[in-house]
Amino acid sequence: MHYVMVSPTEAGGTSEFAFTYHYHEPLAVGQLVEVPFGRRTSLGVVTGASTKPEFTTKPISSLLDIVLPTHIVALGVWLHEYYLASPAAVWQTMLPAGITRKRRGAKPTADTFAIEHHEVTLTKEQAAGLATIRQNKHRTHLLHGVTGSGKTELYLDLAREAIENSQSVIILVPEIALAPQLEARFRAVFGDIVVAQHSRQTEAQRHQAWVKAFEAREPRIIIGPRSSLFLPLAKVGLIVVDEAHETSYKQEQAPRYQAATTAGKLSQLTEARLILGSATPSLETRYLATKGLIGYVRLAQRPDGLPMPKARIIDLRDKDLLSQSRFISTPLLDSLKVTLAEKRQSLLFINRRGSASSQICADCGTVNLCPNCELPLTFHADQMKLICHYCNFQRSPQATCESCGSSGLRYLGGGTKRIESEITRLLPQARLARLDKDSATPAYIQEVHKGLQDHSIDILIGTQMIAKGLDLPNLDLVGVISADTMLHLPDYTAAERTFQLINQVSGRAGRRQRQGEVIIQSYTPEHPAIVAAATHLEEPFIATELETRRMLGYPPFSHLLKLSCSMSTQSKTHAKAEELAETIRKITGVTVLGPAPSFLEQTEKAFHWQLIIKSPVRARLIEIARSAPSGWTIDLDPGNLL
DNA sequence: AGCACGCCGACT
DNA sequence: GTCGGCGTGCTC
Repeated sequence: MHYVMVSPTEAGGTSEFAFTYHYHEPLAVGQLVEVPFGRRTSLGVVTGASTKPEFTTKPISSLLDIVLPTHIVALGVWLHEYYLASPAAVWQTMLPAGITRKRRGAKPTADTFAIEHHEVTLTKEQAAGLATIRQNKHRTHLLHGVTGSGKTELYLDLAREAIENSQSVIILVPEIALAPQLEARFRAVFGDIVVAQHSRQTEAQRHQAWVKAFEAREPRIIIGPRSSLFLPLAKVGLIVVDEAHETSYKQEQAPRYQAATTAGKLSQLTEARLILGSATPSLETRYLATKGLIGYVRLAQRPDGLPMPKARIIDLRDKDLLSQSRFISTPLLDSLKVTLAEKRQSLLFINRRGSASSQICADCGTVNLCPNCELPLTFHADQMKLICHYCNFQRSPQATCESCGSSGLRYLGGGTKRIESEITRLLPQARLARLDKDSATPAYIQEVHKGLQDHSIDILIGTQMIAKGLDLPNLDLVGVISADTMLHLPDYTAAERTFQLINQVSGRAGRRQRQGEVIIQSYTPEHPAIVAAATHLEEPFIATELETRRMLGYPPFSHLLKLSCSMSTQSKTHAKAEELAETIRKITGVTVLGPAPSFLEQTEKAFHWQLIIKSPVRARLIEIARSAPSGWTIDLDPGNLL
């Protein structure tokens, strides 16, 4: 009799990943099987051989016609150990739903691939970067390239090399918006071996893509979201994580994995080269490069020889500059006028939804809060309503302050809608478009893109979603309405994110023929994050930011664990959190922050509390997470502390 | 994830 | 006395 470890795909516990079963013949790692589990049967993955245990084992019921690549099995085991995810969470993410269903007619397609060697001349800098990567001193490289520096050229070259070695390529992209452009570039060179994935695919499409990857006899180039890492490709030669600093690479549901980190593990398992591409790498990644743990390639110039856009910071505390509008300073307005007169395009970036932020009392400073979430309500002028962006509570704005009775209520800050009406008033001849979460349907995004391309739009007003990926030849001017909004979030990454965001949105200005102009409005114009983004002198900011992290014991100098729980009443939740915090505080070598109500303390019928645990030793955090009572949500390397 | 086990409140 | 609430813990 042969004993094997099998990980049941329906096992929900985090303590055991695989259980011992027996079978009449030896089984390969990755073999899919059916096993009895509890009082039902479950699909299972053979993770390794075992010996006869103390307890009596159950037999494997049957074998399926699928053997997963061993690196996929190893990656599953790793996800369980590194993020403390249950087998159910791991396999639901790694395997397509309905894998047991009969596979219909997905014959191995004989994709012919004739790689077209149409010569792309690389710049000196690009060629040098490529040479560094090809020296293979490191398996992983940080490709630190300013927006428009041509990181894609390097991806294409490295992909060609992998394909010629019959190895597949995985390219991760953070958002659907970026994928089509990249896909087009790759398809032009590699044709049908390029496979695009996206998170909006149906179960059936995902299943089909999975089967295609499994049965592919030729190497593929996969362009897709973080889950593309788990496609069962036979050989992987190159993994690219584009815009590797993007926060969307962290999955918010179990398994709560970070895609760049997971890509690192996959590259180790497959010996694939890993490229982390970014214009604004995270401090963690920069730190690894500085320490020489990963390679570093810098692309500081744009291939077209264009200088970086010229940036100006406008001090909003100077009231003279706000004489024509409360939100648009005179210098910004002047630049908008010039750009418009030259028949060029502008982009106005607002880091907020709605028409205004909070309704604030000018006399006592009281802000209107949501009665459920205790977070500021956002004013929507078109509906004349105050809306909570977290629980969707709505009510009409009041005439007098609830706290002091004053009638001096004001709206603070301007959202996209407010800015839109300001611009309409100030520049009535300009053709406007507004793009934010409230207005963005795929069809509308398409329409706006078209309008920008054929220049039927002069000024685009938008939130985060316009900060990335837009490549517009006629865009000269970028205005950041308020650079501070993100700076005051209660999170240790606030400054870094502000820097990244301003950098990214600035990068939209002046591609192709002209040098762009960026105008950054701020109430704290001397803040290092804002100065660094404006001057392109990032080293001093990075250095001081790293020093702060070192002193406060935040990543990259420690690891973080976020434990959260939700219960029906405020007091119950608080008590439970306090009890666990007390227990953990007794453990040496770790720091406990909190417990505190979550940023979104109450949603629907539950109260959320959380505690943050810091430790330089990640294994210590795993121990703590393992010993947490049931009911607690475990998030290792949380993307934020909100 | 399901699904049992087990220990307290509302009922016959 | 019993029925059932869901908090807790196990599944080889």
